[in-house]
Amino acid sequence: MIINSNYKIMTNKKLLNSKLFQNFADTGHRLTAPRKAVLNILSKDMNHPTVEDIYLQVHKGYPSIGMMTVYRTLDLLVEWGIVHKFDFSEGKARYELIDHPEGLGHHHHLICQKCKKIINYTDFINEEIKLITKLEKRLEKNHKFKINNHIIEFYGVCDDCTVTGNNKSIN
Amino acid sequence: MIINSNYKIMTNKKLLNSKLFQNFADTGHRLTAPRKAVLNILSKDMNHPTVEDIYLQVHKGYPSIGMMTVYRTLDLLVEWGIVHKFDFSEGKARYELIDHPEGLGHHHHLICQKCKKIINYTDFINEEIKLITKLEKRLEKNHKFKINNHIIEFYGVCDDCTVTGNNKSIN
DNA sequence: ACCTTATTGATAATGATTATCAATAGCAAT
DNA sequence: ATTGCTATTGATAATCATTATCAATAAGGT
Repeated sequence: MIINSNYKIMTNKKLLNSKLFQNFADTGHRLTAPRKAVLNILSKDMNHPTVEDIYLQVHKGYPSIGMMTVYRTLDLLVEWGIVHKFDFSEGKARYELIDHPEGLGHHHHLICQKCKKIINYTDFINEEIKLITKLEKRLEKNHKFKINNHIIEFYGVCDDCTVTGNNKSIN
Repeated sequence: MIINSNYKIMTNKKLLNSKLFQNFADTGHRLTAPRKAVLNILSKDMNHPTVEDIYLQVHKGYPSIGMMTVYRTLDLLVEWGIVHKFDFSEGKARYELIDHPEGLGHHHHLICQKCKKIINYTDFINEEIKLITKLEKRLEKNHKFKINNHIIEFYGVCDDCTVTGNNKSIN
């Protein structure tokens, strides 16, 4: 077992000091190096990384980390409502910080059914938020359901696939 | 190999005669018994069945069907835009007719993050459709993206899990 | 009834995720 | 700082949904 003594977490101050992250410690959970490292990567990679993507990036600075720890850390972050787990029918999950401290902000996705490309969009986001907020209140009341998060996704065919007549998954 | 000679598809006329289904034959594809059977089950089961759910139901009337055929048929139906493939992070996919001929009609989902229960809702659907239609037009233009379908999902905690303080997946 | 070729289904292979369990390391108390 | 308790980690094996393969079968036009 090799521990890289040069290992240094490039802390993202904003994130690590955030209210959300501070709640980490409050419930008997421990602020371990692997957890900081995973959260740190998530705060930088807005490309809906998979578990493997995250593992590989964390591994650069922290070679002893195991895949299992990444899985478990992500599960925790999802459970705590810090991270959303997406499933775009690729056979593996993707992850994204819900309230990104300095990134895209609130956004949704267009998903190409042919090449599986995922396009972030923020068009029209204000009108949308107005409606969704109203809808959330109503749903919470009608269904006695505490809403934490929502997603809106449009499925279709992107320009590339229309132009090239792409008929297969680009993978 | 046993063929049940009493096998009889309980055809859902409305569905099998629908425009969508008629397009089946137009592209060189064949209208086989397994395909009719799968579509027939989908037209009855609005409970977001998994591949196994569908397989088991089809199997009752058509014992020689293989799981593979169900997978392949569903892929086709998804490709043709008749069926939507959902992934609620359970490790397996769920399927649903997009334009149900006699059922719920257009609806969306509340997903309990604790017990994984899926609640269909139609509240507020008119206001929603108005916004979504406007949004779709704009997105199609801005991103040169042909939209076929959309989903809106709210994640949170259902009443049962709030009341009982359920802390585990009910499974 | 025949022929062409799409479709089927049994089986094996893949690959993401989960289970297991001894070793390790936070962190609270001393 | 050191100790002790226990949450966490990570190597390995196990699980399970989905995909690949390929010979056998059947749809639909002729």
